[in-house]
Amino acid sequence: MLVTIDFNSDEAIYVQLRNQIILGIATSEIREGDNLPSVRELAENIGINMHTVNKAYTILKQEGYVKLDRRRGAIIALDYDKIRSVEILKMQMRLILAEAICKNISCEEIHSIMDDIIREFTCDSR
Amino acid sequence: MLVTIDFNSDEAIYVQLRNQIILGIATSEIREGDNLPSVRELAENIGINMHTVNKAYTILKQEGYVKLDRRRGAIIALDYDKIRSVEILKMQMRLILAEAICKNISCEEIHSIMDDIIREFTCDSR
DNA sequence: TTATTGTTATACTATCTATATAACAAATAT
DNA sequence: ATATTTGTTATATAGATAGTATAACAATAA
Repeated sequence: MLVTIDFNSDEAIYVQLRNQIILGIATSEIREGDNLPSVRELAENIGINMHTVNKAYTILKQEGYVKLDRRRGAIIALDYDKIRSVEILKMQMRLILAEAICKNISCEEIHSIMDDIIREFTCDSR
Repeated sequence: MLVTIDFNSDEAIYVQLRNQIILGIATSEIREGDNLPSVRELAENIGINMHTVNKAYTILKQEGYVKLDRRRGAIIALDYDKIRSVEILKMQMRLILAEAICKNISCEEIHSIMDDIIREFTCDSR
């Protein structure tokens, strides 16, 4: 899985990392049981500090995307509190849909965009 | 329009303000042409610094939600670059749907959540 | 034993957040 | 005309966050 960091972005490096890994899981680029590169390896690879990678991994662990194992490193392991996850989705969705409505994007367009993305996630590379 | 700030949130105050104002526009609590409280008034009202409110207003202006007028203050004025707005929506949507899929939320649930929110935005208080 | 793993600790710099004053120019109300 | 209120700009300060740099520890696999 390829990770690219935009150093000019206003988004923190560890957040970019977190997001790309979650997108990697959703697109099945990486799957349950796969292991991520070690913090040192990935840091070296990208050209950033070990602790920045470690921060991303720790957050992914707290959020229930990976398990961290001594020696084996970070392993994709999905854990979810369904009720809580739905609550989070609702809040996130409310905000970006508010923005979309203000920007005059129609319901039909929103549905279409959403369907495209879900199709990408649920049908790809199986 | 009522604004509430969570001072224990990890989200910056000016971001919370920005988000609530956008939600206020989407729900028609505030409409095109309405004016927001002055930076000093709102700051006093909430109990925060003037510059924090000013930062939120400035961002809302840059993002095309308000126009800032000498003496009249901040006025809701929606301005949009449709193509750019759709691009932003796609990116935001991709991430939160990736999270949702990882959390085992089904397409049907996602659709249902989305429809509820859009209905809230497009039918309320007319 | 040796090397590699996540983990923890400390220290430093830079940037961001929020506050605190202060002042300016424009516009409105008196 | 005068006084007040508006966004705007500037400067300073304190605290938090981001990122880097070393270093060391305990567990685990080769």
